[in-house]
Amino acid sequence: MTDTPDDLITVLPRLSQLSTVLGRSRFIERASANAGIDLDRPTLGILLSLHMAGEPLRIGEIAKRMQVVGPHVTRQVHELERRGLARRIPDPDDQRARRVELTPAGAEAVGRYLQTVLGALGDALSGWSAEDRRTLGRLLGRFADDLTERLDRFDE
Amino acid sequence: MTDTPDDLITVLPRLSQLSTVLGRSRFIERASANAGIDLDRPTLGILLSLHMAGEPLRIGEIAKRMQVVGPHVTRQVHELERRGLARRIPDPDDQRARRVELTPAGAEAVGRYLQTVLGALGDALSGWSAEDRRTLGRLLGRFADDLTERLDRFDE
DNA sequence: TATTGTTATACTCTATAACTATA
DNA sequence: TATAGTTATAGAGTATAACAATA
Repeated sequence: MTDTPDDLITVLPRLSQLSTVLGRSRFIERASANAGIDLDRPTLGILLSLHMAGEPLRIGEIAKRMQVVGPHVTRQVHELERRGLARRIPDPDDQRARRVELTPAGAEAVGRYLQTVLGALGDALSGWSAEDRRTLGRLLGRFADDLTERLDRFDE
Repeated sequence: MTDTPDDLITVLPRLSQLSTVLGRSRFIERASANAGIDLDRPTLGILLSLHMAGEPLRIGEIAKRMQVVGPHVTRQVHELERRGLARRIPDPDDQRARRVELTPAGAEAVGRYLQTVLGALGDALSGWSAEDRRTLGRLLGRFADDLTERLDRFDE
């Protein structure tokens, strides 16, 4: 543990503010409705994971990427299957496992959803200079990594 | 809605990563145990609100600052009273209202807790230059404000 | 014997609704 | 009639435990 300069204590309320606004606003659900689907945050998270991966993922892999636990993913995937947005296919390499892939409808929906989310994010940053945007991206990425690593060690 | 430059899509996973690590890690609870208390996140949030305010706050004011709803605060304050960390006092200006204040034990506990949290945050940023730290603080604050405002408007 | 996924259950956090007391 | 707070209840999100099938 090092010394605690004054600038740190100003970051703390900001982090809590960000965490609140991201975790509790109805923005995600609203954007989902805009995309013509009507899903909650966790199922959208799975859709995004599959979209960003660009290939079918195993249940355990999705859970790892979302930093949640297996059974949680199982239930959400059932919901996505019920809606025709994803499907489970056999894993050719391992008969125990299944791979989850987007259906065409799911791929289309996640595209529309992303457009809305990125649009709102772009609006939030519309008053920013290009340089400040780049700097934010760089520092935010580094910060997220450093904080994740530090808190993981804290958790042992 | 404006265009969506490429740098935005790199920010998105970072935000989700930050949100996850802040919201789900056991760090808060661990830091609380370090401080000799053993509280969950919402009650610690109330303790922090009272500490930062530096004066007794009404239930409704705490709820507004934490961006939660009244009944939630009521229950957490009961828990804090039960543990002797806070107490409710009459509001001299309004017989309907109560003000919540830290007890000496509560003030001491929140001090120890803050020390642990800021220590970990300082460790996470220990490899950073002073300038990058200042810049992070500045951009993070602006970002939190802009995003909060944009999402509030999105929610109507 | 270890691992993948599933089913069933429980816990944490927050919200909504109905109510009491005071303004 | 409106406001501050409380009580009771419900919901979303995630975790743990016990189990099945395959490696």
